[in-house]
Amino acid sequence: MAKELPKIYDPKSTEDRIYQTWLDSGSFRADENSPKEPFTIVIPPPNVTGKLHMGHALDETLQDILIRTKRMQGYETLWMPGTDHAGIATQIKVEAEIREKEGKTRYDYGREEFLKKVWAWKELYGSNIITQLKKIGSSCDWDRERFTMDEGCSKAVREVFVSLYEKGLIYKGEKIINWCPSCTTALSDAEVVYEDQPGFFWHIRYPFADGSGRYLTIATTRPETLLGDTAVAVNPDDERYKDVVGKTLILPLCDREIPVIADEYVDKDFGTGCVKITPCHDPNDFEVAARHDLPHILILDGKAKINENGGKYRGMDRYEARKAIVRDLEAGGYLVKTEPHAHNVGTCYRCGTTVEPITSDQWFVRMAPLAEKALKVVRDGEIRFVPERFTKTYTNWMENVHDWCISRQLWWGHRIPAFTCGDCGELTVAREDVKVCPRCGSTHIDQDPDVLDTWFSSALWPFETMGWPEKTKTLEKFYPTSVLVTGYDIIFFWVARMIFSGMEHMGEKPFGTVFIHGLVRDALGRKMSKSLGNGVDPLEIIDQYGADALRFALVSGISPGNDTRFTTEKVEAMRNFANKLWNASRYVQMNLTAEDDALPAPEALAAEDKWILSSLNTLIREVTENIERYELGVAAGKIYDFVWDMYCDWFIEFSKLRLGTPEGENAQRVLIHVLENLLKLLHPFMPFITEEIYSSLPHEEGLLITAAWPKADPALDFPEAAEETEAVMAGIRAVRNRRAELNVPPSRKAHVIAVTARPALFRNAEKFFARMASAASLEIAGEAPADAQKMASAVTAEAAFYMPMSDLVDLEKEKARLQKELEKAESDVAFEEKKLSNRNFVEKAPAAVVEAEREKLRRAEATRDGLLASLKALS
RNA sequence: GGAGGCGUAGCUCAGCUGGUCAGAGCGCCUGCUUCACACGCAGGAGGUCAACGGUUCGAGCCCGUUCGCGUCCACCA
Repeated sequence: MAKELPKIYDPKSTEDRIYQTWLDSGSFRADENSPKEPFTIVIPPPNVTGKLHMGHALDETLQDILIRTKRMQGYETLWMPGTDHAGIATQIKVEAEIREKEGKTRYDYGREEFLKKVWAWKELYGSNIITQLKKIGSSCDWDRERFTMDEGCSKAVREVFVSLYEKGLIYKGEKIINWCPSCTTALSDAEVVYEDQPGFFWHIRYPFADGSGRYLTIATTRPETLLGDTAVAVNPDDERYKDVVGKTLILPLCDREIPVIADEYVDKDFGTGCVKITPCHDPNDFEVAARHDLPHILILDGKAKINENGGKYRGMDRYEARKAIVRDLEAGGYLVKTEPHAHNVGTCYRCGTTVEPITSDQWFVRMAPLAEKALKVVRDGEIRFVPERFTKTYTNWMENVHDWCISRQLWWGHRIPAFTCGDCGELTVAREDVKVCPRCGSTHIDQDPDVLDTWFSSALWPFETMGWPEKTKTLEKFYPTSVLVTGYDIIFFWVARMIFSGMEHMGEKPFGTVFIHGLVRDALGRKMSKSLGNGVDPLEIIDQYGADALRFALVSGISPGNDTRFTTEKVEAMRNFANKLWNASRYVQMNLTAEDDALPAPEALAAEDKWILSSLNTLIREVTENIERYELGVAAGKIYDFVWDMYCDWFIEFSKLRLGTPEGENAQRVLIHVLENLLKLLHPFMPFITEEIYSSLPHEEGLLITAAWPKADPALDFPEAAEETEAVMAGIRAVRNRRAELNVPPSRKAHVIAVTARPALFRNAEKFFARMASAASLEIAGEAPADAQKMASAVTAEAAFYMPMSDLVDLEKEKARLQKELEKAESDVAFEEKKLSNRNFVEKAPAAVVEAEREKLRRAEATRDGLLASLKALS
C-alpha cells in the first residue's frame, strides 16, 4: 500500500492530467434541474483574441476559489464562461495584420469581405484565451461557453436595442461626442482617458467689426478651432465687457463676423474673461451655442484634418493647422502672447490618440431613467460592493452619468438595427431586418452602417448567456447571479451597465455581490503594460512554477480592492509551500498501514492528537468564515501557517514517536484525517496538487473537487489537552533556544530536569524532548537541583528546565540573563495587575477578555516564580 | 475642484467588527547531510505601527489636524 513518491512535486506532469480528470468527471457542469441551491458567477469575458495577462490570472483565481468552495459546500454551481468580441480592439488588430501583410486597408476589402477576415481571425485565435484559462485551473462549465456575437447574444442585443428604442430610451441625435481620429469612430465618455499634457495658452485679438480698432482678447489652448468659432462669450456680470455684449467681432483669418454674447458659463477670473465659442468642437461651447441659438461650423473631418469649412487650411492635419494658424495670427498682428499651460487632454483608451470633441449624428441611450433604478437597487443594499467603499464610486458616477453614446463607426460588432427608406426617409428600428418601407412601401432600404459599443453587449452578459430573451430553465435556476468578480477599473464600463440593464430587462438585479479586486502591478509597483514591456506572462510562470503556486502567490496577502505587486520571489515561496505539502503527504503515505481514514475513538487519542484536532476545528471555522467574507488573502494565510507550522513542524514531528509502536495506527489515522481536511480547505486555492495528493490517500469520496467541505466538529474540541501539548511545545522551544544560544550541536544530548508544579503536563513528554530537543532524558522534579549552578536553564510559565553542561555555562552570565528575564516577567505581572485592578476594565471589558488577561497574569506570575526559584538555586 | 486609498521589520505586504496585533514571505546572522522535505530543519537580530492631538478602562485599528505617495471622477476656454 505504501508508495514512494518523488521528493519534488512536479506540476508539469500533473496539472493537465488532473484537469482532464475533472473535465471527464463532469464536475464543472451545472444542472438547472438540480434541487441544490444555486451559486452562480459569470466570467468577465476576455477579449476573444486577447492573451491571458496577470490581471486575468488574479480575476480567474478569485472566481475559481469562490466557485470551488461553493461546489464543495453543496451548491449547484455555475461558472459561465465566454469571450467578448471586443469591437475596436479586435478590428484594430485585424486591420494592422492586413496592413502589415498585404498593405491593404479594410476599405480595400469592403465591409463584407473584411468581416469575413475578422471572423476567420476569431476562429483562429478565439480558442487560445480559453485554453489559457484552463491552464490556471478555471472550473467553468465549458459546455456553456458563449461569445458576445454568437447567435443568442446577437438576438439579445437586438431585442434590447429595439425595446429601449420603443420605450424612448434610445435616440439618435446630433450631439457633441468624443471622436478618435485614429480609430475613426465615436467613443463614449468612459472610453476617454484624460492625461495631463504640457501645452500653450495662446492669447488672440478679435477686432470689433465697427472699425474702431478696438478688440477683445481671448485665450485658447486649441487655436485651430478658431475656424469654427461662431461667437465670443463674456460673463454677464463682468463690468469690463458690459458695453460690448451684442456687438460684432471679426474672426481673424476668416473674415467672418461673430457676435459677442453674455453667458454665465464664462468665468470672469479665468484667462481674459472672454471665451471663443466653437460649438462643434467643445462640449461647453456646444451648450452655450444651444442657449444662444448660434450656428454650428464643423471644421474637422474624421481623420482630424481641416475640412472644407477651413478655407485655406483645408486638408491640413489638426496640429499642422495649429502651427499654420499661430504663424498667420502672429503675422497678422493678432497674437498677443503665448504662455506655457498644462492641461488635461482626452485620449482614446484603445489607441492613445488624442480625441477630438466634435458634433456628430450618433445613437444614445437616455440614462436618467435607467440610472434611477440602478441607484435604488444599490442604495437598498440589494447589491453589495466588496469592499464597501466602491459603492460610493459607483453611485457618484451613476448620479452624474450622461447619455451613453453607443454607435461606433466600425464594422466589427452588432450592427445597429435601424433602417432608413431611401425614398421617403422613414427610419425604422425593428427586431427583423426591414426589406420594405412600412410607410411608402419602397424597397430601397439602407441599414445604419454603424455598430454598437462593445459594452452594449457585455452589459447584457449575466442574462444573455443564459438564453434571454427566451424564458429558459437556466435563467430560472441561476439568475440573478451570486457574485461578480472584477477589477475596479471596469466598474463604469461594465458593472454599472450590467446593473441598469439587469434592472431594465430582467426587472431584477444581475448579481447580489460585486467583489472588487485591485490591479496586479510589477515588482516596482508600476502598472503592467505593453508599452513598458513589464508584463509577466502567467503561462510562463505556470510553466516554471505550476498553476497552484501562481494562484497562491496571487491571492496570498491581498486584501479586497487593493492593488498587489507581482514578484517571482513570492511565486517561488508558494511553490516551496506546495512542495512542503507534497512532502508532508509523502511522509503520511510512506508510513501508511491503515486501510481507511477513520479517526480513532476519543479515548485512544493522544494529547497531541487532541491538540491538532482542536486546532483544525479552529482553522476550519476561520477559513470558512474568511472565504465567506471575501477575505481570501486571510484565508490563504491561515492555511499556509497551519500546514507549515502546526502540521509539519509540530504534529508530524510528534507523530514520529508513535509510528512503529502499537499506537502507530492511531497516529496515522489522525495524520490522514487532518491532512485530508487540509487538502479540502486548500483545494479552492491550490486545486491541482491537492487533487493529486487526495487521489493517493485512502478516502471515501471520489474526487476532491466534489468532496464535502469540512465542518468543525465540536466533539473534537479538546481545550485541556491542547493546553497540555502547548505547554510541552513551549518547553521544547525553551530548551532548543537555550541550546542554540550556547551553540550546543544536536549531536550532544543533555539531560533535562523539568522543575514544575504541574508534573502531569510533562509525564509523557520525555520522548518528545528526546527527539525534538536533543534531550538524553527528561526528569521531572519539584524543586531546583542542588547543583543548578553548573546547569543551563530555561524558564517557561509551566516549568523551569535545567541542563547540566558545566563546560558551557558561565554562572554569572546565566544569572544575568535570568535576572533580565525576571525583570521582564515582573513588569508583565505589574502590567497585568494594574490592568486587572482597574475596575473600569473589569466591569466594561467582555468577560472573555478579562479572563484572558487573568490567564496572562497567571502565566506571568508562574514565569516570575520559576525565574526566582532558578536564581535562588544558582546563588 | 470632488471622492476614495495608502504610509506597519532592510524589501514586498497581512493585521477582519478597538482587548495575545506587533505578524508573514523574501533578505540577513548562527547552527544542522535529524530516517517527508536543503523548494529543508532549529535558533536569532530587526519596527516609538508617518507626525501631532482626541475618544476609550484599553488604539496600527475609531475621530480630527498635518506631512508624504499614488488612484479615480470632474474639468476653466
